[in-house]
Amino acid sequence: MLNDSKDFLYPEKWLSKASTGERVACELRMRIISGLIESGTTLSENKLAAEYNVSRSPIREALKVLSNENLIRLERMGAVVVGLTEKEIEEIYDVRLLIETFVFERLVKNDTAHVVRELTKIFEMMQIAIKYKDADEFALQDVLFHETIIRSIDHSYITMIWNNTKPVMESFILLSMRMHFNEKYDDLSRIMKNHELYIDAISSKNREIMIQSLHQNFDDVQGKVDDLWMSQQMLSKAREQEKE
Amino acid sequence: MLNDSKDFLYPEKWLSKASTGERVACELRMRIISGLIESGTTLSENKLAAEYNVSRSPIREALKVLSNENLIRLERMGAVVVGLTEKEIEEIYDVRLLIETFVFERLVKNDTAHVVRELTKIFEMMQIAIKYKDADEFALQDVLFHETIIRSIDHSYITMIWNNTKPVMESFILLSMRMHFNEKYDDLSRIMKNHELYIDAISSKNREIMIQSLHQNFDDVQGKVDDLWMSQQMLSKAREQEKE
DNA sequence: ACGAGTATACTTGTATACAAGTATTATAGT
DNA sequence: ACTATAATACTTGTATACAAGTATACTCGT
Repeated sequence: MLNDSKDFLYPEKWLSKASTGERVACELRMRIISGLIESGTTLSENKLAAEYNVSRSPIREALKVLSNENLIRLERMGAVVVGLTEKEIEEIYDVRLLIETFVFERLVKNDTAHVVRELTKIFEMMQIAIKYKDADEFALQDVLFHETIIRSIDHSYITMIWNNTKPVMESFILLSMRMHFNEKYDDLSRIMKNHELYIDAISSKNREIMIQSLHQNFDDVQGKVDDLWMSQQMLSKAREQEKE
Repeated sequence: MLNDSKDFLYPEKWLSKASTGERVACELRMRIISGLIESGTTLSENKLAAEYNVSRSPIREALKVLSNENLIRLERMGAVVVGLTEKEIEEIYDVRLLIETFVFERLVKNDTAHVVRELTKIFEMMQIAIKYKDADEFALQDVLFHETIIRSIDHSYITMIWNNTKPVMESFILLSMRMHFNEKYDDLSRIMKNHELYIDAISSKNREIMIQSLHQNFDDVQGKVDDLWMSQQMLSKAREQEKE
């Protein structure tokens, strides 16, 4: 069983009806992005299967998924971990900027009332998540917020891009939220302000505001990148000390 | 063996070192895009495995791939074929427009001499392909042309998007080239002119020309869409008559 | 001591087996 | 004739088995 080991990074309640393969993918993704599995490591299907007490079938499935997300590179012998460097995180946000800009241009051609209503709901959920200091829930709603915007235009290939970037983004946001959800309140309020701005832009169909919010979101990320970077550094130092 | 049946749509020489799963994916993709497998059809792993004389493992792999490409929808029971409607083809070109615009902005910040050289080589290959009326080779080089542009900026997530859209685009171009490679010479010369324009834009770093070439490329596609559409209609009519 | 070649222990890709669940069909009862 | 229920045939997800190929390590010869 996959649940033998206790310390999983990915919230189990989000995996209610996920297959073993998806579970493994989610967990491995978190371990790679958090730096718990270092870049350059070679993963073997057999070893992973033994580690997670499952057969190779779901492991293979998971590795295919992670390879699609650019987190590992499937080679002739073994899957080598690529991981997320600062560059890659910037790049994934490039993509989000790109598609959200595109989506906005589509969105303003139609009635946005329905989307705005949905986004407002999610916004309020995020407020509750802050109130109860639930970092995971906050991250989930944050991602859902952007997903809602993107899916609203019903564009199959934009959706495809989102589907491929979402898991990495989700894990990344999840980790950085957990890291300092309780400390940096000013960060959170900035994020909330920014989401308000998104809603404003879509509701008023104001291109200027949209650009502003997209840009600010990017700045927010910069901070998160630094945090993750630091945490990875800390982890690897801790490992080194362990070895001594 | 996969090669028992003789009439494959996908060029076998492009599959030299592909696994069985990839082969099946390529073939199924062609059959779906060409309309040979109609939208709405439900595919079963067992039936496909029997049809292609392989086990379920590579079939599963292929279905996962096609599902990532939005060509099928994996449901609880069976994989239902989504196929390519006119809308989807437009959407995939939306994405190409989006990422090629992005790539161009990155590209002009650096030295483009190397890319231009590569593109020119491919351009000449395309000319040879026309000379010898090799539609498949032409399609291959056409796709490679755009791939070369996109990969030149070394952006992992833009590359990821390309990797996910490429197969569908390749199949689509392949089919439309085969359809009227020998008839519509004016079409081909227009395509070649357009590719020249691409090279000009990148070499001169001229945004105006780039926009022009991207736009024209889009117009070219419009024709192809109509052709594919007609061919699918013809196919389905032929099938109906067969039934009578 | 060192290099060539072989044996071994790994790797992936594919095939098969099994289990749990779902749709369909047939049958029995009214 | 029609409905409800049960049997059956088919579905996927996971586990296991096997084959072909590759890297490592070891042994043997010089």
